[in-house]
Amino acid sequence: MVAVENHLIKLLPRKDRAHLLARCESVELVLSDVLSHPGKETRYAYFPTEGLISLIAPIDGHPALEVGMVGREGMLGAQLALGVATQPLHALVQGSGEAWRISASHLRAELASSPALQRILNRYVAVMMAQLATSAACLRFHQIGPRLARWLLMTQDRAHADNFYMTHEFLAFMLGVRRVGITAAASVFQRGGLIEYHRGSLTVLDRKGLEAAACRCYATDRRTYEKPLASPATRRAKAGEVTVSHAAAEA
Amino acid sequence: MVAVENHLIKLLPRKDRAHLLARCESVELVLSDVLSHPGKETRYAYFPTEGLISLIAPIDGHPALEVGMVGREGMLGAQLALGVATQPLHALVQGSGEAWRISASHLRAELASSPALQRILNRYVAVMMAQLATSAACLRFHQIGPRLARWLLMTQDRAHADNFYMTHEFLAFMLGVRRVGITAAASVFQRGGLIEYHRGSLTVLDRKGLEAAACRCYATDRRTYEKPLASPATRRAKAGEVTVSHAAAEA
DNA sequence: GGCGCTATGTGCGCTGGCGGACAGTGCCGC
DNA sequence: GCGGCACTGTCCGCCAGCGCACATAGCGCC
Repeated sequence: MVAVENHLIKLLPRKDRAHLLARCESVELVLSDVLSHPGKETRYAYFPTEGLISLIAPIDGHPALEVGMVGREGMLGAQLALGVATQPLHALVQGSGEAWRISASHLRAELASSPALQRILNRYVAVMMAQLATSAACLRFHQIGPRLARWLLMTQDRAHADNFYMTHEFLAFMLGVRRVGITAAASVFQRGGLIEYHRGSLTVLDRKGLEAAACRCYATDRRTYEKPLASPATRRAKAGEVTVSHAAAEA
Repeated sequence: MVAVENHLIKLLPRKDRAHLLARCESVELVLSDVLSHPGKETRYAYFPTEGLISLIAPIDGHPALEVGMVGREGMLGAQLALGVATQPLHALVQGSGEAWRISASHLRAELASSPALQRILNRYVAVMMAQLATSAACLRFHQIGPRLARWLLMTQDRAHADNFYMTHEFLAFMLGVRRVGITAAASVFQRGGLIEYHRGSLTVLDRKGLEAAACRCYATDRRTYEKPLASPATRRAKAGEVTVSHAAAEA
């Protein structure tokens, strides 16, 4: 299944890419596997090609809270590019699928020999930071409905499917709210024909509608990803609109 | 005032440090100056030796929200080490003082010639990420009182003074709550003898008491900073307790 | 084909924080 | 020494989300 690719790897020059992939092994991300624990050493980095990984912050006195997502547009273990071996967060497989896995030591070797890889992963780290900052503010201020819509859209983007398995209980855990809060928000969306769900199976029916219901953080996130991680060709094409995110930030 | 140093710079080997400082100029951080805007190009990096800078996330529909702090233990503009020139956040001077300033191009040159600098700034970026994740969860779950206590402690750590200028209005802005919320929480602390304030002048009287009142995020943050940014000597001394943060994260 | 588990829906009282408004008070400038 | 402004304190109604508890309904398994 070479057609299904990881976006970071795709950005690499052909030679570096081949070299990196030769050190990777293909693994299956199994739903609800935990790939890292905060404080533990990072043994592998993962480049999902299909799966979906949630980054979850530990917090005392509460179950937990999702602060980031990793799909085929990113990777798990980017701190290795910073020379840091300790993982700060839980990484939970939330959508099953294939991923490229590489050991920390191999990745370090690749980084040393490929400036392009170094540059791309560094950029990705910067994107993650921007994302975390956005999430922090979103978590603080936005209500359950808009946050749920945003979350569904982000998941759909990464899962590349309209349908996924996920209970209200799980969604509540991810968003840091009560299950009942999700039930309420989700049933509004269902009544409005935006989504449809039934015993753990959730289908997005009206993406546009969801986008309208989501907080702007969704659009902000998209922009954050698109700019610095666009392929060189795409970047050139978009040279005219580099100030977009700035203009939005003024608001 | 060479005695007052920036911790990141202090970690550099003597030679690299001299080289870097030769490219820096000493500037005064002026209260309520804005050193960066989201989306704008980063022209300078700052290494505070005394001042205090707040990192503020823009968010639609709300004034803003502080998601990080930079004092002498860190720097503003660390994304330059990632090869990213765009600043994602507002940087607001919140405590006046001296800082070393270096232009983006000079910093890039230094990074290219000093692996030690590269390594230290990379570590710092990783610390900031952990910090952002902690903040996100803290913002979501913790109440005003504990968050205020944490904030005061963090400020005191960075300002290296027991007394600072700051109104309830400003605190409310930083914590993303109403002024009245701050007034309520602060007056509890004042009645308890933890702090004392009067028309913008705030004094910490009982650090231990504040630490007890703060959420654990404060302790978590301290640990996050101490480990990867300790000097080599300190790191060796603490080799026995490398799993501390992990144990705490299990809770 | 009935039992039990899991997923979803609903009701209730509570509370932390919100929005807005206003009162007291010290400090500074004229 | 008086007026105005900035900082702090207090009050009120309101609401989103919380914690808890219970009702209903598929689905799978024996």
